[in-house]
Amino acid sequence: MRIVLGLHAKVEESLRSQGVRYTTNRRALIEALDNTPGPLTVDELYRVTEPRIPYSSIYRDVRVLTDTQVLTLHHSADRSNRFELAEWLSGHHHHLVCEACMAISDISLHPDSELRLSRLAESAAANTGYRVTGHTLEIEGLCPECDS
Amino acid sequence: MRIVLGLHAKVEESLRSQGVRYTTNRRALIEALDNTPGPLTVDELYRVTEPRIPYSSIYRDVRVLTDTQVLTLHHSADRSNRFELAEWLSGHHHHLVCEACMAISDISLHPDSELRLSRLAESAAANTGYRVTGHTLEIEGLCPECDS
DNA sequence: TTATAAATTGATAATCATTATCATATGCGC
DNA sequence: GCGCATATGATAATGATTATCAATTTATAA
Repeated sequence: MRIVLGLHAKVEESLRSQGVRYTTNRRALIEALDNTPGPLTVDELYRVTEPRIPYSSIYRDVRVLTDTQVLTLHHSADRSNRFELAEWLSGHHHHLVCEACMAISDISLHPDSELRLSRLAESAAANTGYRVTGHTLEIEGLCPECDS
Repeated sequence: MRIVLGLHAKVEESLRSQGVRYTTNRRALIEALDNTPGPLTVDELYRVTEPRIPYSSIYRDVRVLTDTQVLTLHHSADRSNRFELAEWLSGHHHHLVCEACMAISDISLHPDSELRLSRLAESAAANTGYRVTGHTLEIEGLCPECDS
């Protein structure tokens, strides 16, 4: 079971070192993202936090937390942006997306697979002049509920 | 060199079979997407087509072409949607994204790599209950111009 | 060849997601 | 305790997209 106190302490220290406060609202947003598998939209963050955080505060806070590299923006299949904990907090992972209900969940690869994926990405870009810094794999399919 | 007439003939037949016309505007949009490596936003489509196609027509046409599976919506790192030819027209491929200038280009893997990626995606999802239908790999890095 | 119906078009209004602004509140450091 | 910087919540503004509508175009049937 995740040591949640460790997570908040890490976030607070990171923010403090960048002159940014770890306020009550921000802590609640981090908590919500930690408690949910998969990235969340601003509207989902609004609906899962109690007491309610105003939209203007959520939009500003996710921007602040993204700029400070606590969160990562995940570009989603709909018009909304989605946010998730940065990988230094939640670990490297990929996404599993249901094509029917659009549910998104995190998925981690076995370390051997992850290594093979990294090498595959490097070799794929070898002739392009790009210096590879990372990769994102999105696996599409039908979740158990939609695969009837 | 791509036999472009073949492309338009394929698109026209596919649309006709779905009761949709292959109009001059739509042909121009397909042409623009075929001539550009990487997916395009509506604004980019507006700027590369001559004569100009009004925004309302572009928005409606990319919607029609996406619904008819001629185009695919690519969720992008900015707020704009991006569109590209569906894989049955342009082949299975992945994307290379520059983290500095946000340029996106198509990239194909060696068939061996593609097979290994498919198997990796299948095995990664093996314990999730998902029925895997596809995958998308996005490789991030710095393009030659930005990697100075 | 003509008429009709359906699809398409372009301009513009409306909507939605996000950002900007502003007055006020809060909290930290001295 | 004070001052200053940061944060806040409400609301206005912006940008991307969708909806609406009158007019046009095109395909089909007679």
